[in-house]
Amino acid sequence: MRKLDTDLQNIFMNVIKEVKKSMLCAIKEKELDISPIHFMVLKDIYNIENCTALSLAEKADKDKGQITRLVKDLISKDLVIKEQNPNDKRSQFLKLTNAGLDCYQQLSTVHNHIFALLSQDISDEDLALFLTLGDKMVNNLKTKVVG
Amino acid sequence: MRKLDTDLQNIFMNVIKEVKKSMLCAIKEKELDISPIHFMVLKDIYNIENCTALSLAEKADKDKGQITRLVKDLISKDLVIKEQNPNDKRSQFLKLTNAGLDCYQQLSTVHNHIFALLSQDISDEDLALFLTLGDKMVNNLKTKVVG
DNA sequence: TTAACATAATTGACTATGTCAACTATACGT
DNA sequence: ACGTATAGTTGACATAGTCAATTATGTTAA
Repeated sequence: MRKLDTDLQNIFMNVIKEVKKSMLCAIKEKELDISPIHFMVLKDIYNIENCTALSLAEKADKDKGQITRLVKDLISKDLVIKEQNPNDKRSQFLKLTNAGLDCYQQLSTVHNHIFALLSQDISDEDLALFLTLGDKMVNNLKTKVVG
Repeated sequence: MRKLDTDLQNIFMNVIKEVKKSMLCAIKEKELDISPIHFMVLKDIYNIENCTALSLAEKADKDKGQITRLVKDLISKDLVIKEQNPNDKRSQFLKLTNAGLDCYQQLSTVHNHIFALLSQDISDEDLALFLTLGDKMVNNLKTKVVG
């Protein structure tokens, strides 16, 4: 008899840990001077249209201050630039530079490989069910009554 | 069409984040002066027979130094005590004190509730498949050829 | 139109977690 | 007895997340 809380938590934690480890390894191999979370930020900037610090914070569910600092790092490495938002002087649009795009794409390839590896020998059907159940779990937790 | 790497990663990260948040909240409510990872250590000490720092590090897949410090915290809060290992002067057995056991049990209840909540409305069959697939994913990553 | 409130971003101070390498003491194999 | 392995500790640091206060700008409504 498996112990639900322990077994599930182990699965989630182990996957995250292995993915992070693999990404770190790829980053080092490619001599890209960033951390895994910087990659996630690059990815969100790439995917979000007219991305601002705020949309980044919402998408990644992170603290605004943390985003400010992560973006600052990326700007100092010339991977990201800020452009004035013409409609609101308080905010700026974040864009990838060419170097940032290149960095993102290199790591995105690796990231995709990791998840292809992770899901090898799992049928499309099972994988779809897994995603559905996973979404349900996230939802169950997020809509809980108490903290 | 869903994007495998993004969607899966979001599920794993969101579950971990929500669980951690809920545990932190419970810890504060109960005025237990520890962090979520201390709870995990208490749990492992509770479950591992003749638990030592090393078995803790292996079970939790953590750095030995980190274990030393976490255990030191728990000892300073009188939740854990060390006992000489009669067979090896280099190592000590770790045991929960009564306060440690009480703390562990309180939080274990909460932890179980969180995972019961997470899995509500999911059939035993689906849950079993989820665990099987999850184990497979972890295994796929851990047995990969390159780092 | 301006006072009150809301929002975007930044900053400081902090906690929590993870990593690496050097070191001490003890154990083990030959 | 010697060299090597192991258990645990420590220092220094890297990475990630949290909270509160602040600045600048925007919005609303009396």
